[in-house]
Amino acid sequence: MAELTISLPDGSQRSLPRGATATTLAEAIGSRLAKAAVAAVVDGAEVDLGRPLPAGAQVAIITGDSDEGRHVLRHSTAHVMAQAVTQLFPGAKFSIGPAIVDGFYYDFELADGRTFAEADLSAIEARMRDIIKADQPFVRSELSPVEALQLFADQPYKCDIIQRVSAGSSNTDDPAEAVDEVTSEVGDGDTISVYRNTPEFVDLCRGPHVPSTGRLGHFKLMKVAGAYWRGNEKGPMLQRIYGTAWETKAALEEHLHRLEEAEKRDHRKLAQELDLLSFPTELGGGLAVWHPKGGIIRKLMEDYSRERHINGGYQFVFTPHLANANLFKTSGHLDFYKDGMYPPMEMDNGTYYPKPMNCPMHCLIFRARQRSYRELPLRLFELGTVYRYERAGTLHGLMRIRGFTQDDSHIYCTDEQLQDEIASLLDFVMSVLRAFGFTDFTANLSTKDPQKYVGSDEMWARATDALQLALDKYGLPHKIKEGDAAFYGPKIDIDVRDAIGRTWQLSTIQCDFALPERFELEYVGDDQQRHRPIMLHRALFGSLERFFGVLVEHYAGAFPTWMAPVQARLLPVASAHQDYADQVATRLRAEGFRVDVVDANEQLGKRIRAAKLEKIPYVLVVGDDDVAASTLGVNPRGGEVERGVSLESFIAGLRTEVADQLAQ
RNA sequence: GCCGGGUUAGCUCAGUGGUAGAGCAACCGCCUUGUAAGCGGUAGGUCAAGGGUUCAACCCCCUUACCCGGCUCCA
Repeated sequence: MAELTISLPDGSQRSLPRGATATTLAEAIGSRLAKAAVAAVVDGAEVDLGRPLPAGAQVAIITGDSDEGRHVLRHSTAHVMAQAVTQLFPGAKFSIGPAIVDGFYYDFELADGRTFAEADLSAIEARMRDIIKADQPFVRSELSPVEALQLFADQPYKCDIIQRVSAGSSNTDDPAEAVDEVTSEVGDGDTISVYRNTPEFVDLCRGPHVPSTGRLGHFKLMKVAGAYWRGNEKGPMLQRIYGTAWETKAALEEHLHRLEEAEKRDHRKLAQELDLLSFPTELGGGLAVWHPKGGIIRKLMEDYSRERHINGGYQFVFTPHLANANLFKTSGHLDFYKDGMYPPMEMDNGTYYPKPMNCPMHCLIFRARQRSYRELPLRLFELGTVYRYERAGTLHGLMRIRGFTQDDSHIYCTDEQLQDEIASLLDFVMSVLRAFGFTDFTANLSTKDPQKYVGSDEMWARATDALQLALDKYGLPHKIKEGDAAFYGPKIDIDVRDAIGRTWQLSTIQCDFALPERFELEYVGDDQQRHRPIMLHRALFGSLERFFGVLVEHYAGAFPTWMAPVQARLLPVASAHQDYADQVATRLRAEGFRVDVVDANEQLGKRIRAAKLEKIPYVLVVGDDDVAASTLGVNPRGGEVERGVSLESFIAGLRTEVADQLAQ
């Protein structure tokens, strides 16, 4: 019998009957593999398991428990959802349904402008399970664009995709990512691939897909949302359904569990529960008030930040919340950033705006008198509160807010100093972030957008090199984002990974060639000539509010002892121990610790429970034994109860713990 | 800004076209307690705001504000 030989990823070779498919191969290797297989990679291209293998091919089987495999499962599940929706909602038009991180979505337009309600999801899910039970095959075929247009004649969005793809990416005027979006949907070139499940349901798709719907099943529909067709705000609004899909029931459940855990950490929920801050309706959207418990944490953050900045050679400045429109004309904000600014206030003979950024005011400070090269680098630091108009639908707790405080600095330096300044700045930024419990960092370096920039190519090259070199020197893993810089200069953005693996963009270091120009900033060099400084914008926390929100989620509200609003709570077992508890509290306060006492009006168990729910690091129970021996019963957060701890040793331990947390 | 869903006591939530209820919290008693919820009582709501329909609206309709999930945006 004729045979063909293929190579496997481990370098071994196998002979298979002519006409063999990846399924044949997987079965030949083992039944477990055959069961887990969802697609294959043949000579570098992902294909269906059922496609015949060419002789001499390099073949790898994709299983459901890999990223690629889950991608296939999700994409296939999206097709099943589309079929279910077209069955349940006659006349539904379907557009795009890709796999995304942790799941998939599909966008629809329902007949007569109908919209999905959350309640529709269970019906759609039930229908999807029927389709999966029916074990429909995914049958691939390839059509010419003309045939495809006929096939999808009643699906305008599909026709749009076919036309865009067949027109090719070379003559489209759309941004590159839009082309990627459609090609991921159908493939590229002159043929259009489609996958048919039933005589009635066929969808455009590049594939690959699982062999049949029976391979799917561990999924859940999560939510409905509006989404613009092709992401265009002016285009039609489609109905999107998000779902998640996994290779096993256990993997699905684990994912749902992770979502629950993330929900428990939600800073808006914890801020409420722990009485940290609130967003009163009366105050307006995107504006927060800090309660005492949140306030003390913020003060500790600010104190720490100020101390580090003093040590880092920064000078403290303060600027007002409002400025005359002329300032923002000079800075260019009214040209480039007006949409992000609060509306103007007219008074006397001028127009005033709340400031969206601190930089223009810092430039005024630089310009207040003649500067010498001897003063550079001049590092101006301010915890500056800014106001930005964020569209109503974009507000999100502390993460996206309209009034916030930046730990903002503008550094004015010479060309020659730029390199060293950026390198030491990066050290500084990382050191401060580490003190807040972050250990895992990545960065993005954004480079010049050739269409939109100010300053000379040489300046850009030098600054970009300086940023690059600093990242390399620090050993910080980073990606280059070509063309992603603001018009005024290249930048580094630093992302941190939190306790449950999510990344947050926090710090930023940006070079600016534009503002020194606009404000005509100058210093006198040692050559007695006037020179223009380079300006760096940088923020570590970014916004104190947002950083605080990230911390709440990172620590799940259980702040490390150094920043806990109450570090220790004293609980006298009975009223007879109240005086002793007060004495201990006084002593601890004298040592600089934040301590409170809850009297014995409630039972001990109840008071302990309350303290635990407040996530207080140490619950100190004192009773007869402790009064007699000057000891404490120490119940630490997340630890074992220890009775009879001497007050002095507790103080020493607490002191060490706090010092260690801050020694980064 | 757009799509969808919301807004009832401090919090978490029930509820019906005939002007409202629970648990927790608060407050007051009793209990004086050794490591995550003792018992009893009291008070607390213009049912987000405004308008409309109705004999009657917390409930139905409209507008506004705010919140939630997305989209878009975040030089």
